[in-house]
Amino acid sequence: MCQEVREALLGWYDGHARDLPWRIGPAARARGVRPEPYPVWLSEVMLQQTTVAAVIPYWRRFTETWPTVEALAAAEDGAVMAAWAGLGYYARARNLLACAREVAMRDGRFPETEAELRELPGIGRYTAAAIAAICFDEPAVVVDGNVERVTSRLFAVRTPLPGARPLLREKAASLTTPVRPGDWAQAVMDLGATICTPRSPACAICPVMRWCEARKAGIQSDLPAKAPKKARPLKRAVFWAARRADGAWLLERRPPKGMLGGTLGWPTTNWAEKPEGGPPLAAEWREAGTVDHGFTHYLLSAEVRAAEVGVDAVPERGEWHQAVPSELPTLFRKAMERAAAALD
DNA sequence: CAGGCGTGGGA
DNA sequence: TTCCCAAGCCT
Repeated sequence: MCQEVREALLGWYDGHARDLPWRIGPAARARGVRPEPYPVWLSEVMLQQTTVAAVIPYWRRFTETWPTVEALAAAEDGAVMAAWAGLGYYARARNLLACAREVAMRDGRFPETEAELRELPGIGRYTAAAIAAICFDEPAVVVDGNVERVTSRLFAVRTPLPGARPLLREKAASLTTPVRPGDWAQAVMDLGATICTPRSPACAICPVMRWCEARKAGIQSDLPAKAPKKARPLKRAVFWAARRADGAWLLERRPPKGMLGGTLGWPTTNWAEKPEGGPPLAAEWREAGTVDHGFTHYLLSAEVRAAEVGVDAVPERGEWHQAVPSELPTLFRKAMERAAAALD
């Protein structure tokens, strides 16, 4: 059965592969051409927990601004954080830069094996396997959320995630061979993204429907089963948005680790049930409304206070920026809109 | 190793 | 509205 599934899915991929900017065309692939690791690595890191539609404009901007890994390695931290702003999971941006700098020290050459790729910052089990398979034809076992969903259905694995992970990895390994490993990995992911979707999968047009155990049992929409999730607590904060008479805003670089680490944001209290902390400078603070924002593990309700201050104002913390909203994470960008509205 | 870590879009 | 989710990694 595995052999038939492989042939059916690779055949489907030959005619239905998504045309993504970091991919090379089928004709070049057939001639043995493989994509460069830099654009593939960049796309894989951006795609971690992030949709293709959200990634594409960022990927284009990054590759235009920094066409090579060595160009990226030479970039200023702040420029990379600004370019990443809005994409989320900012530790990825910090690791991206750290990884680029390690690769630059190897003359800009990425390692060519899964095991060596795995050593680089921000490259975990999935990403190492994906790059090794796509760029270097290594028959690595590539397991991401798509693969878990497809294999749980194909083999009707009813055990809930995350407990089912080891078994699903075994199933995925049983399907992996040295035949076109990069195409295979991308074929399964394309199937998961376009047909074998989380809700209401399009089984009628699925190239491997006849081998799908979940479909036979009529339980495809219930798989993969997942352990129940916990409720998200509510935290509060106060943001201080000070605008100087020359138009500069008082912003603060956040600590490198933790929530929104390394990004530019407003001076803020701590984020807690009962926040504590004072403003970064004495001013006539005005209420500018609240911003509610949902994070993965909690909800934040931030009270925005805005003030207009003179050009000689000296803050206790933060720095004045002629900031553009695009340099801010979404949460802070929303707060900036509130503050600007309150001051105008 | 369970939990921390963003965001925007769809049902 | 609310919930769930989308090519995970790190500690």
